[in-house]
Order: sequence, then C-alpha cells, then structure tokens
Amino acid sequence: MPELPETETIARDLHAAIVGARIVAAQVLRPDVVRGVTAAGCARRLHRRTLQRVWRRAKSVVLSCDDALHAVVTPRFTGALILGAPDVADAYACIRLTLADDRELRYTDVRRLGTFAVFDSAALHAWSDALGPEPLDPAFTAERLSECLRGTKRAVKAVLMDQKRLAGVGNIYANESLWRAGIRPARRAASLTRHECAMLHHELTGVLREAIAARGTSFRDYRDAFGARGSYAAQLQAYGRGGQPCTRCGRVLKISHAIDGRATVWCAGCQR
DNA sequence: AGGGGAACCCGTACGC
DNA sequence: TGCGTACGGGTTCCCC
Repeated sequence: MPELPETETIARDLHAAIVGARIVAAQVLRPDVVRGVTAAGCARRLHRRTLQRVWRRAKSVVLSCDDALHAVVTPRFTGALILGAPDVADAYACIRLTLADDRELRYTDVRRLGTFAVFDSAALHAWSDALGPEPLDPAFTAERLSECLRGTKRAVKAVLMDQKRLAGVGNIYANESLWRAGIRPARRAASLTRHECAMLHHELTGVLREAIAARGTSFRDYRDAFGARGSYAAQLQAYGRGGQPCTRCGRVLKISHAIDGRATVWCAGCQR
C-alpha cells in the first residue's frame, strides 16, 4: 500500500539510477494493468524512448520520457517497480522495460490492482489537475490544509484520504497524523479549529517527512525499487496497533471500520 | 453532496 | 491433504 513516502522513495531512487537510460525493448505481459492506451500502444510508445525524469505525484511514480510521454505507475497494494538484472522467473511481471545497459525496469504486481498508464502532456496535466495539493509542497501551509477541510460534513480522516482534496495520504498516514495531532478521526473536517488545523498540518508533514527518511512503511507488501523494505513500520503509533495500549496515555487503542469501510485506529483517551 | 455497495485482483487464512 | 470460501484494500463508478 504505497502512499506518498513509499512512492517518493521509489521515484528518488529511480531518478538517481536511470535518468538518461534508453528503453531498447518494451514488453507488456499483463495487459489488464495498462491504462490510457492499449497494451500494444503502451509497448510501442515506450520503445526507444529515453527516461528524462522520474518523480512522484500523489501515490504515483511518473516516468517522464522525451517527446512529452509519461508513464504514470500506481502500485496500489502489491505493485512494485523493480530495477535490476532481468528476472525471467518473476511470474508476476506485468511490464518489462529493457534498458540499453542490459538492466531491466519491471512493473510487477501479484494482485494487479495497480495500474500503468501512458499519457501525453495534455493527459498528464488533466490527471494531475484533478488531484489535490501536495502536502510537502512549501506552498502547502496550515491555511491551505484548512481550505482542504472546509465545506464538507465528512469525517476528517475521510477528507485527508480524498485524493481530490489532498494528494498522497492513505490509511496509514491519515491514522498516524490524527493520532499525533490528538484529533479524533470521526470529527467532522469542517469542525477543526484554526489551532487544530495548525497542529494537524505540523503532524501530517512531520510524519510524511519522517517516513520518507525511513524509506517508507513495509507493513506487508511494499518494496522499494531494489526490492528492499522500508523501516517506518517500527515507528507507527496508531496504524496496526488496535487493541494495544496508546504509547501516549496507556488507554487501549480502538479500531473500527465505520469511516469509508477502512480500518481506523484511535485513542479515545487522548484524541479529541 | 455524500453514503453504500460492487467491481477490480489473487494470495493468504481458515473451516471442514 | 485438499477443496471451498471469506477477506483485504484504494479507486472508480453507479445508485439512492
């Protein structure tokens, strides 16, 4: 379940490792992960391109080639972008990009709920424009967060995870930031005070930065571009700790699926 | 506007 | 050992 810190880790590593690399062969083995073009179109368009920039938007890794061609990779639960020697034994390989130096960039995904979209510049902008602001953008202030939370009756946790309102935050970091800020996940987003918005902004950006520093959370499936795990799971205070004592006040953490049907963990003792 | 449910996937866990 | 079934989890889409 790669969210912002995990996809950021993948994008940074890949950018450092493959900018300038030329794709000499593109093979689509699992057409059902392809979006935006047909499987044949995906292979044809990526063939003979050179990778110019690898970056992140929301929970997706963007491989930008020359001629304004972009592959937007969204790993969801079990997807991974793996860079290394060609691995013909990978039964879950969906797309293989062979690079001129004989390395392979492979999109592999056991459950195939992840997607590999190929966009031109116009489609890329249309996709990006439909997403909310990036929480780690310097322009994303507490006031901007307050605007994201305004004008809705929904629970604050559901709004944090709404990609149209705020990009890149999923279940793990929504739970963590609300625990850190001492705010109950079920609170109406619009009910947060100015002070609470400032607290939440501080904790949300803080947890995302710390998770990037730890190379992400490998709770179950997440692997980076070299197949390694991230280490932030050891620092989680809420996510995955339902039924265990709160590390701040000692009360047993609650767990429920009442918000958007997803696991929400919180402390009834110190989250208000 | 927003809540509910289905669909998309298949490995894992569990019941019998 | 093996077979059948429930489950998970973000997003999209459809219905209410």
